[in-house]
Amino acid sequence: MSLLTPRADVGAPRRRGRGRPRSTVADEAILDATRAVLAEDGWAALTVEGVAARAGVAKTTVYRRFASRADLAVAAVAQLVAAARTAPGSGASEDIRNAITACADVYGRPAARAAYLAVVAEAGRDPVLREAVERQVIQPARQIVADGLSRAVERGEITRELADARTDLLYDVLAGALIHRVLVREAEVDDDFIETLTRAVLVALNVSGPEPTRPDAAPASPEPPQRK
Amino acid sequence: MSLLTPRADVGAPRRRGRGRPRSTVADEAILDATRAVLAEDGWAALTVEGVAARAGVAKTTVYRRFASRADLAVAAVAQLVAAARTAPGSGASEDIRNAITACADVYGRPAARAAYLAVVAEAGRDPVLREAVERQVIQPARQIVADGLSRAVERGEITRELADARTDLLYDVLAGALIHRVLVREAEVDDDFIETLTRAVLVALNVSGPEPTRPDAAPASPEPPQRK
DNA sequence: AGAATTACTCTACGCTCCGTATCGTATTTG
DNA sequence: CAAATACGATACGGAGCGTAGAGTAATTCT
Repeated sequence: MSLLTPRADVGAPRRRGRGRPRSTVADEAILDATRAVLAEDGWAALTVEGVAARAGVAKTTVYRRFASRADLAVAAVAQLVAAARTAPGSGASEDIRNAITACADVYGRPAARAAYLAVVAEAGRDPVLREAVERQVIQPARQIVADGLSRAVERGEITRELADARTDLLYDVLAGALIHRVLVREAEVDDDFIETLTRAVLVALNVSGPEPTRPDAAPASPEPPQRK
Repeated sequence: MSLLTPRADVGAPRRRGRGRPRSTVADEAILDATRAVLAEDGWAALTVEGVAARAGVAKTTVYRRFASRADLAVAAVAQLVAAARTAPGSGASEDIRNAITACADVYGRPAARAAYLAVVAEAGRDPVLREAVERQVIQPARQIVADGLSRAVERGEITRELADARTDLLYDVLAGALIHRVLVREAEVDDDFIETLTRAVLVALNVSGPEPTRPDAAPASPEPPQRK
């Protein structure tokens, strides 16, 4: 529905045209209001009218930017995801720990908690929304994993080949486990969880090589690099 | 919302009272219609009125059974989950593979695809719905993992202690990875994914014991049981 | 400076669906 | 047969959707 309405991404560089420019104040107010509503009353309470009222903005102003409340939520969540950058650690172990805590932090925020799953679910049927989620939420998160693996390659901890072959799986496991724990089961992300998951991932990365032909062809690292 | 309306679970044994009993035909028709709508048009199109019309039933008849469309979807999905039983395999490796394919099959069904995430998201704010999801969807799935680990204990592949300590984590990793791949990323569950995830889990289970004190205290299985 | 262009607020509209209530009818138990 | 309960049908007020129109404000091109 509403496929042909020409909305622009808020974050994207806006073409400087002729007439009155979009109000960046309204941009901020709308997304802030969206996050506030999501955090306070959840996804079910997120309405365009409510957001507009809370942002002190006309309903049409919201519709000029976002095609639906799902679109609205994507943008609000995407800002959170974009803000979640992880500092490179001293090794794969630390990198993974950092990535886990960073993601847990993002998913744990009230606005993200209320919106993430609902938005992803909504994207299942709307190709336009799907594309937005893919580009603004999924890809940035995947990139965090890919960057971590690249650093591991540079340190000689794993081969480039293995890193490329395992990026998607590692992303599924890390993000999936976190989402499942935080958003689906609503359980706590404690130190034990982080530590055990980190070690499991490290072990799996080193041992389960892509080819079962050669049983123990450790590619570049002749000894396990971690042992705190 | 609607906390005090006395609805019964459809699957639950219904108290045989005085008056006219609930029509089991209507029960089936409603859930079938729910799945059909979800599969064809997705979560956004799921309305109580639509389901009632499709099931050939009055709207009040639906509301007598379910408090909301989310409730409706939970019941529809719960039937799918309940139907997903895995046959015990010959070893941990096969058990894990079976569990993965079984879960992937459930999540991959159109009705579940459209409903699972949305329902879980909706449950985040509604305690009643949350309880239903916990009992009818989350716990049954966790039980599959727990059963698999119990069989591994009986076979002497791992210790009971380790199995208990790792049930939740394993559940988060397996279910999370699958949900993330199938529902969030909408990627394919191919043989490579299943095989690599299976091997990674096996390796992690055997090696990353709870205590890093003794580097190689393989509990009961002196050699890796898998090698296809 | 003036014209053109675009965004803003405000109001209003038809629409769909929600969740409840009411009414008369059907089915089962005591 | 009487009580109790479920059923189908219909109607209702309310909320929110998504669009449209009219008037005002801001910015750029000529």
